[in-house]
Amino acid sequence: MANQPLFVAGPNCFTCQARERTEWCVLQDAELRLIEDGKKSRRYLPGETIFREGDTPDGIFCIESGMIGLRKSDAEGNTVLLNLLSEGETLGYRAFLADSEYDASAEALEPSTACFVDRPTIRRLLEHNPALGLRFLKRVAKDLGDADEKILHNVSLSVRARFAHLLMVFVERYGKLADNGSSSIDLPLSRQDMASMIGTTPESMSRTIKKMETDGIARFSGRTVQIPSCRNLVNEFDPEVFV
Amino acid sequence: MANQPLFVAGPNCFTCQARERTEWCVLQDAELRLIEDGKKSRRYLPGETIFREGDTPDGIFCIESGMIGLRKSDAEGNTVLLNLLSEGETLGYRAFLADSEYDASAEALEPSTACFVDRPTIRRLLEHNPALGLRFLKRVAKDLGDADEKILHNVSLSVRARFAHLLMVFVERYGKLADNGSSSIDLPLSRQDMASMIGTTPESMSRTIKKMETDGIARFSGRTVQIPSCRNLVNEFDPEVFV
DNA sequence: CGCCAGGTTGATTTCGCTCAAGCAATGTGG
DNA sequence: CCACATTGCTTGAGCGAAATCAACCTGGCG
Repeated sequence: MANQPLFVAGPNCFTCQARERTEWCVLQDAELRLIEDGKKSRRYLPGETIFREGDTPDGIFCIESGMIGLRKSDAEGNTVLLNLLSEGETLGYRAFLADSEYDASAEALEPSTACFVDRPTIRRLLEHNPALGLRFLKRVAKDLGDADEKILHNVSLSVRARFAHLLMVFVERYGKLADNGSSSIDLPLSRQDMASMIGTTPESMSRTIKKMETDGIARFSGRTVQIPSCRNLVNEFDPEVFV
Repeated sequence: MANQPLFVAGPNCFTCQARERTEWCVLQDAELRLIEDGKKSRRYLPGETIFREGDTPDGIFCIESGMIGLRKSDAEGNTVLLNLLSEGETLGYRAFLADSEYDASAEALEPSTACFVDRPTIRRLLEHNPALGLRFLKRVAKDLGDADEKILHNVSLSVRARFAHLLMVFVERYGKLADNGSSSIDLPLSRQDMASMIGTTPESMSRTIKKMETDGIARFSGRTVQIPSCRNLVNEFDPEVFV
């Protein structure tokens, strides 16, 4: 404790590996310096909220580490987890750029660190480098595509199929391929949160998991999942595959 | 037939009333001229498709008249109507701007006319007038917000509540307020298509309509609907209202 | 006239929600 | 160290909203 440095040489914009895969990859060194100088970094504990539905944004957030969930809820207390964001990803840009209020809340799902970049800085960056705006445009467009797909899935697929699809997304994002061709994942979410991502209840989630185990689609143990055959998994929601 | 002029003095970009309410309102006369000269106008019959899911966009469309529906479908033939677009609105910008394929099909729901503006023209406009890009950004952001709301609604509201919400949207968009405080609408869609907008079957749609009639929420006759009390209608999906 | 698409209605089934209880792991205060 | 609350997960029983299946009606249109 005593010999720990005051400031860890933690992620900064210049060394950030994830930056290459995000909107910020178009920035020049001088522009990065602008962010680096202006940003305010903060730690969040699991469950803590970064911003709340209805708030007015006055900047955007960039995740240094951890994982943030975007959650939307209605008057009755029903909630959906709309999106997961991790290291390097930008948070809260939608409402900020649209000049509107947040229409979802952001909450830390793990211990996380996020930087806040204020309005003037963003504005200057956007003016200075139009490519950045275009990047954001692409990002929102992609998110919109994902949302549309989710709408279709919710009305046309069963809970089980939707969960299979979610698992497949996790495999692609966090999965490790084993030597024997099977995949394994460390789930980034609790069962409750997974339930809330596919729009169902914890109870149904639990039953679905059990049934998929007995069917040999996946083996669950805590947050670790073994997928013997991705092909079978895909088949659960995309049965057009034959052979 | 014989004495019909070859070209009707139909809507053009300069006289278009709807333009003021769309992305294009930021354009100068010189820029409008660019579109006006480059656009290709075409008529579509009901049911005709403007573009199909999976196609690669090479421009965007602007609706002169009529109504276009954005429809997404999966392998099994399940479909959802995601969005309705009418006069002055832009179509196909999402995939175009994201530089990806269309992920939904567009089809005429009424006899419609739409202009096609090709990639080079759009590109020139975006470069010339950065405000246009920002407008599109706002538009996509709004659409994304709507999509997120729809996701929440689909999981937390009943078919009846979702339909009530859809009706309310129609009231705001196409409704006429009568002298006695009641509203009336001419539905822009068939029952099937309304069912497909709220993610249900025609059968359930039919039953829901019937039940709402007997409950005095609305009176249906063909495509005309009378809403005695919007308050009651809103109450169907947003029960937080008391008094 | 017969056909057909769009719509309604009825009977039946099913999926997933609700309610309720139990269980394991973790934490807390005495 | 134990009694206990708490939290996340699982399991069971029952119910209900909505899908499915199947007729049937209606109005337009060739």
